[in-house]
Amino acid sequence: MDIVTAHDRPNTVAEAIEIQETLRGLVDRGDRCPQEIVTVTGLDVAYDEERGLIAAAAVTLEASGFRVVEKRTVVSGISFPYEPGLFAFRELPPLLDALRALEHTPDLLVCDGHGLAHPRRFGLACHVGVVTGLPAIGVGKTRFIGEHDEPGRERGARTPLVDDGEVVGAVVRTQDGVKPVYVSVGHKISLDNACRQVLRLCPAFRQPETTRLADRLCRDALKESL
DNA sequence: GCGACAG
DNA sequence: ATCTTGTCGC
Repeated sequence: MDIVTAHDRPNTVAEAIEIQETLRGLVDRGDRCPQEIVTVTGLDVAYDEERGLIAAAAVTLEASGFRVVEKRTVVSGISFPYEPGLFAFRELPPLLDALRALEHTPDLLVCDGHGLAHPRRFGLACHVGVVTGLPAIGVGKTRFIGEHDEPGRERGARTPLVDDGEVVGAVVRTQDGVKPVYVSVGHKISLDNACRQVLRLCPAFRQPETTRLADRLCRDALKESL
């Protein structure tokens, strides 16, 4: 797929924050998602701090049936240190390389990290969405910011994630009794629709099928690069 | 000043 | 993220 927008490569933390403050205004919180999502692409990365390598994976699935349509992985050098709130600058370069390698443009992107549920309302999912111009959802495994009540134990139960008086996401139980995931808007999709999509993508496990597949792929790519 | 802190 | 054994539960 084509990615027109160039991704900024900051050299300092201050520079990275400045970029986020600028790009945050480009996030589209409206529901621009196609009524019928046909394909969904999952994104994830794996690290090898020892060798300073990062592997990224982009895997596209049919929304109904979860059949794998396309998959790409890329291994490159780590270019930015881990900094809470700024890891989009670590993961975005390889993720975009993987996305660019895809032949077809998907209807939706699912990231393993937060979107608006971020200190400056511009987490990885927002960054990915803005740069690609595609609808994007952030699905985090742990809380980053915000407060929330515990959702009911049944699959589908959800409670709002609130930060500074603003609803920045939802805490969603994707399977009965499992630890909930943190869903937030990345770009061009409403929180409600994002939750619906995430639940649809979690037919049997806590995490979306897209994320599970991408996780395996980039992990394998890292091993095979030995 | 003291914790907390996505992956 | 990654390092890691056994172990509780279905």
